[in-house]
Amino acid sequence: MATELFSTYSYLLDRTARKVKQYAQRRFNAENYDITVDQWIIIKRLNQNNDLNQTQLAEITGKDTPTLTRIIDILCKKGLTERRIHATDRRCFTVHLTELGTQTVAEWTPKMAEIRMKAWENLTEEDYINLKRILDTIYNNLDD
Amino acid sequence: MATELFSTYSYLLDRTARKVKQYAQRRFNAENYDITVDQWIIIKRLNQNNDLNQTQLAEITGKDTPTLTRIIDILCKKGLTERRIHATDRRCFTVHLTELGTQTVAEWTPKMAEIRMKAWENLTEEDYINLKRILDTIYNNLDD
DNA sequence: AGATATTTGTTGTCATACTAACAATATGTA
DNA sequence: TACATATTGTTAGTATGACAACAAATATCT
Repeated sequence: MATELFSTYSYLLDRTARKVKQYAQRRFNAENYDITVDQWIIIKRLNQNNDLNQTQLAEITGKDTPTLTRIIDILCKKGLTERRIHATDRRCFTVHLTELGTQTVAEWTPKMAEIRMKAWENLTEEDYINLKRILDTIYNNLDD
Repeated sequence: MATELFSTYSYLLDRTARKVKQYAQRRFNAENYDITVDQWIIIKRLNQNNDLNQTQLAEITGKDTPTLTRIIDILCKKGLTERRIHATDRRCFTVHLTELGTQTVAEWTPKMAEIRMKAWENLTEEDYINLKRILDTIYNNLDD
């Protein structure tokens, strides 16, 4: 396969990932909702798994632990999450949604689903399956 | 199409884009080559179009202008590029590779091609065509 | 039990993404 | 010509990503 034919995939990946994030961010901003997309990803995940420590939460959301520490700091300041001391391991915190955090996830989940649907216009389920397969393959090719 | 089926594409996009960048960065680091992937993108493009102003260069590489200003600042400090005053428009600079910049692009172009090939293992030309179509569709769906 | 290694979370540093605001310059128009 | 508007590049502020180094706590191993 010719090198130049696919020499641009990394550019396409990068700009598309940024566009998706940017679009969702603008929806948040448009409703004066003071949260970032990456913060959203965390609270959305906490709504499903409300008893993870920071390392687990970082792993499952694809963040590294310093990044997660800072996002959790911000979310706690905003009153959306809280750190709780782990029962048996004093190194850990488990992270939990507050009442406000739970409300926020409930309010924004349908809006985010709508945003995702918009991105997917003119594409099929087969496209999704192919996209997932291709991206997973690239990821695994480069994984240590 | 079920919402939950493709609710993860933005996560896949994001983590794959980061993995690709990270992999290339580690190759640079492993050879003690003091440059970032984003800086590479700029000098690679300058090697093809050596007479663009910053706005054009930002557009063509998918950067915004503040980001480009800083990357060019760094590249100039490293002696890889230089700003030249525009002949007729005193607001502009045109950006040019130095001799060192040209050498660097020549040296690293085959290595970067090899890195890209590695990412593409187990994938076909048809996969590339589909990936490009899907990513372009998403991009356009969300474009202003 | 005690030395050593690992895990967990934090902090610091640099680079990039995005937004807003700004100065200098160019352009369009009355 | 004079004024309003647009363009170009820069600076500042905030958030995130990647990496390195660190302290505290825990696990492992002899």
